[in-house]
Amino acid sequence: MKARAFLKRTKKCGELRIEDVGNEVIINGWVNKRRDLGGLIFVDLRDRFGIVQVVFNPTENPELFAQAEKLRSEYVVAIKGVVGKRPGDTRNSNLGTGDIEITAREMEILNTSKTPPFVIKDDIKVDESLRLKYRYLDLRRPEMLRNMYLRHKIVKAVRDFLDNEDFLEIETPMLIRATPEGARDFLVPSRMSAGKFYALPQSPQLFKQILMVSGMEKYFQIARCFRDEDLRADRQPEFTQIDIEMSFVERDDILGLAERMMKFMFKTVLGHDLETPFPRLSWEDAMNRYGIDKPDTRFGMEIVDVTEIAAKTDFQVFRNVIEGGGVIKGIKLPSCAGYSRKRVDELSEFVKKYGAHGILPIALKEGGNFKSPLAKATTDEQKREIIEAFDAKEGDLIALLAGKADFVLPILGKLRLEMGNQLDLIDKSKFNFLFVIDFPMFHFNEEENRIDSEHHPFTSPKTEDMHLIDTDPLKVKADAYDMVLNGHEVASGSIRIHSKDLQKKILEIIGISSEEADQRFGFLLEAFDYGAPPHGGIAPGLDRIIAEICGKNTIREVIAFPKNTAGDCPMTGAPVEIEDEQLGVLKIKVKK
RNA sequence: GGGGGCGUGGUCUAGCGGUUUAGGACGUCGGCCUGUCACGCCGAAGAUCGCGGGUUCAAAUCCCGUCGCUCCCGCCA
Repeated sequence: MKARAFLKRTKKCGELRIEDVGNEVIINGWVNKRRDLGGLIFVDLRDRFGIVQVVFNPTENPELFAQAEKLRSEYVVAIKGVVGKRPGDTRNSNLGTGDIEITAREMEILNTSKTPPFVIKDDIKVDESLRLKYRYLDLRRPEMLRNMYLRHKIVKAVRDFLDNEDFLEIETPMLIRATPEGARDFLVPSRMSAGKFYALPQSPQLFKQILMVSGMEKYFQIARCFRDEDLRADRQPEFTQIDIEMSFVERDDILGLAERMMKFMFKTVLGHDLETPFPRLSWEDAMNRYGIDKPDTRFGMEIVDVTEIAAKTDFQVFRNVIEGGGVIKGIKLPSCAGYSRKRVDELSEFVKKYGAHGILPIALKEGGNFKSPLAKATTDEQKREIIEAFDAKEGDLIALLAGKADFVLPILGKLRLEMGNQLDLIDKSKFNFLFVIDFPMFHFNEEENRIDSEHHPFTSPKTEDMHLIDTDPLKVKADAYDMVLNGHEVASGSIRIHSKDLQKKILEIIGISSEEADQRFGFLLEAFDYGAPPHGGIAPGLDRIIAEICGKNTIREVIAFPKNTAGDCPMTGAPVEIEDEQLGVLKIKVKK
């Protein structure tokens, strides 16, 4: 019997410093790199806390040296040795432990390793699917360790902050009732009630509202949410929300809380001071200025309306559009007047993807030359007015689009983002937060020919718009808001309805009859009968915020085991087909 | 549901009708090397060019299909 299982570490690799010189230590870790000089072997040993250099010298211990020759990358070893100051000028300033090294006295190989399919280090160029298949190796990379570390710190900051603000963390069920509206549900068959299904929550929305009726007053949850929709770089079938709900509050109470939370998070995790309050922008202004409800304000290039000027010109296309109730709007592309015909055509191709006919370019050439298909149809005065409207100067290119405002604006918004990226106008070091407020309550669903909720059916209309609900519902603004960071929607919330009558009326407007409402949301409506307090909440998307803090383009980089864009897990192979026997218990038959 | 891009040793890639016995870098293996840390030097192994079909005297290269990955549109109350 060995006296001990293995040489257990007394120190972590990354924490050793010059102060430890002279001490005998035991370290455990993975072989990051072996450098065999023939008569001397260096091994970089890596654990979660960093890397330290170990030296094997044959004159001191030939047997141990022979053992070190067998080491390979990713072997797991325990090394006992003496910490020493590195000799002469062999200090390595790239390493936190670069002042010292460990002279090995004893070694135990705890496990061997196959050669990994990719090198365990930062800045590797490897196909992502391979990284996901071998995620356990990928996570060993310092960069991924750091992402997981920051994720932990962020979640801890959230818990500390909300605890300090008197919030209660409460878990809500994962197996819940399916809701046909909104995103598609992931379904879970019930064995005990064969033929019936649970759904996984798209969000804990109704439960957190019920918790307000329950008198919890301040609730939060680090909540996993599930949506069975097609994926994107920043969309996973399961993701995490910081789900928050409060009673006896108005919109600004919640925005203020969200602001303080982000400020605390950025300060504790990054040491970064966020400027508060975050700018508030109405949905209407956001659309008019940026063509999108989640503007990236790290660069300008705002949308300019020249409808009035265009109406005065002899340009027939413009006049027709304006007479038909349309608008002429555009953006200024700084220093792009030199674009070739081909480059300008590419801009048109870009907007054609979204259904526009193409852009109308105005290039401001040297000497005040107004180069555009518009030139002949406009007076010098009109040209001057257009240039003034865009605050343009020689060398700029203006891209105009004509059509209905709600058609033109989103396309210009996309063009703005595309060109902001192409022209490298975005300062990547910035964290630009803002709130978009006063969203429309409803929008008209052309396909289904009915009115839909813009946010969700439990959102309260703004009090000043209550009177429009019966007469002109599409004009009603909701007490809903989004928090936007660098052009990403990172939180969404609203003040909720807490009156049964109003709730039923809103459901009716979106086509859910009183009977249907009772059947599907009866528990909520009934709860409203028992003293529901005014309440509201917000749900920041944890993954996106972390990705932004870590400077990553995809949330996959900050999730330990993400799915690929097909919704598969490359490591485990999920989802898989299920044996008939297992399906039989559930009384389920799969159609072939 | 639709569109774009990519698929070449373990990894990243070059080649894009014949000069290819498919080139390079990293990694791997072996040899030499006592101060390396992107160690160095010498040598070696390692690829049905995703898969199937077609065009052609000739296909990694062109065409069609298919699979995989990825990005976008729709979708995501």
